[in-house]
Amino acid sequence: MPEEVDDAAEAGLPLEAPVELSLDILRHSAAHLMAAAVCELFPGTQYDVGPAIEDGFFYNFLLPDDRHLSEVDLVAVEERMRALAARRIPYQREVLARDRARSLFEAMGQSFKVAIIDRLGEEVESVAVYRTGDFVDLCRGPHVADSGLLTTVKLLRVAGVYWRGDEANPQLQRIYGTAWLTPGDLAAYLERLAEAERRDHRRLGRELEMFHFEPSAPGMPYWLPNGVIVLNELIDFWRRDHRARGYHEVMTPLINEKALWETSGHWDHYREDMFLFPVDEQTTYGLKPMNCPNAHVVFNLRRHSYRELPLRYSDIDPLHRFERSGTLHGLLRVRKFMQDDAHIFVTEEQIEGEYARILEITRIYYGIFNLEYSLRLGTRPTDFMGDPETWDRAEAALLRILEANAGIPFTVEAGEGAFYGPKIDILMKDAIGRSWQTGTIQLDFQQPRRFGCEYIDASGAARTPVTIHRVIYGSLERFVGILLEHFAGQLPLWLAAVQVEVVPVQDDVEAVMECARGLAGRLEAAGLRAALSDHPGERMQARIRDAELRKVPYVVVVGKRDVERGDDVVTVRDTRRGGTAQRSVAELVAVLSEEVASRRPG
RNA sequence: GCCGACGUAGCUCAACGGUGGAGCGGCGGUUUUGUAAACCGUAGGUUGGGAGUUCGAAUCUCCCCGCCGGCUCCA
Repeated sequence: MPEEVDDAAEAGLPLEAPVELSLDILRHSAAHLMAAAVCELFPGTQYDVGPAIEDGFFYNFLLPDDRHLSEVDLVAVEERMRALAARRIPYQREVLARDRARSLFEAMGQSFKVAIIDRLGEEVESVAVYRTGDFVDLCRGPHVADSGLLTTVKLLRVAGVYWRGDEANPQLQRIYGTAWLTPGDLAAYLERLAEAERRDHRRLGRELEMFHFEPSAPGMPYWLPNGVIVLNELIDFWRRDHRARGYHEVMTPLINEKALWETSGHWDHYREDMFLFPVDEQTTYGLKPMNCPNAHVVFNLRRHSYRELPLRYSDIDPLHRFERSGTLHGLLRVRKFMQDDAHIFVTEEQIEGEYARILEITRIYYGIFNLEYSLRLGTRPTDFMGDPETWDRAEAALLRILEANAGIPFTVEAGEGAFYGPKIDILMKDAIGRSWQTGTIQLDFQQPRRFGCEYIDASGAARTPVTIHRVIYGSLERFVGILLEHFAGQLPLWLAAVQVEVVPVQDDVEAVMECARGLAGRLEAAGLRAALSDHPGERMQARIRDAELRKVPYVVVVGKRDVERGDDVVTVRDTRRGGTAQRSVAELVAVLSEEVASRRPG
């Protein structure tokens, strides 16, 4: 998300009466104190902006001699902050005429502050500054009374950030920190981070042997048998369901000659993100980063009547995008992925109805996993294709649809649309609260025109359809990553690689092993993914622990006693909820099969 | 791509200028056990790759690759 710098908040006025202490105020004051500490440690530092954010705060600095901060510097800064806190320095507010404030900061060599003042609207005549000892900051406030309150503060990390969030600008040094009202709150927050680390899909993917990354293929996952089961279940469900919804699946080439990408507009607008390779002097191929161009090729294979619309082509071909190396992130940001993709050709009048149908699919699919999501309307980017009037019309249509889609929260992000049209994105959060786009429903007036797509309307005239590009899961890779973190690895039964494992108590007793093998076979025959514990010589306890660690949802233990009883009743351990239950095998099959069929999260 | 950290056995980590270790996992054996780790033994590493400094480099320097946290970019 582009960094939002709120100049008004950084400078602006409204003078409030003393306010109740809030975490935001505490954190914002901690940011000031941190800046004061940095300025003391590195005289000549220029400070930019330093807001409170979710769970903490940051401040951006330009250090003298273009010095860069490393994590060891945080120790010194934190120590200096503690010393400043101990001195109980008051936060003093002053309101200055705009010109006076400008010359104050200019005299101090604080050019970022001067720039902020210069960006303020002309109507702003005075601004507020806060003094904390020798440190002066342009700031609306409010703040804590004095620095004595700022004791439960921890600095977390440093980062290089582009000034005003623009890559063309020089980089500043940012320090992130967190601040809480009590030491207990701080400890709880750090524990929350530790829990998130345990839910990290990259760790779970390795532990559960679902996927692997190799240095020779950065960002391109190797899907291992356990991971393929999850992918295939998701795809099978999607495929059946979408057939029933009138979608027609196609498969198209993974590479096409440059000419196709020129027609689609990708050559001009997306080339930097594509894997391109020459095959001889005249010919360059591109590995597809999106399915849309070939979907338009398929549409054009024959003439279409308006009666066929909406015409829905789906496909899950692998896509490759040459993402910049620093942006890769486990399964959540990859270079090779598949999508539950579809391209729907509609008339302009059909747009709203089709969007409603797609949003309904979204509700159902995310509901299956109890996933919470929000929607985002992305509007015309700077690098757009087509004419602004068409864009305005399309954006207005999508806004109407979002407003009619009661209950689901949405935001509007200017400039976040695709180069060929505006879009509605589905947003999800990972274990540590980072936001990721999963599904997207995009409107496209450009590619059908560029590919010369046509249908014959009721009056016999040829007209250009509109294309809706849509994915619900989005990238299957990303979706699996999100699912793993959401369920902390304990996937719903229908997705579990092994759904039920049979553990023998005495593995040297042939009758017991016979019973265990037979049971596993019966469960398999009933359509469940069953496995026989395969640790020769291990004790039952060790086998159970192994199954627990592999997050097998159900474990059935059988031993001499069961064999001797001979009543076909076994003890079933439910590893997700804990506890065991006695069940007949028939009952076990029925209960598990029902849970699989229901796709319940568990 | 940019800023900062990191890269030692399959995994988690130790050794931090003087001959590379542990636990788990693997393998072999002993044990046959009733709901989250039995015991003994054993194999396994050109310390991410390359160059340099040094009598000597996992350790110091540089380059490359990967990876982690941010920034930017985007499913």
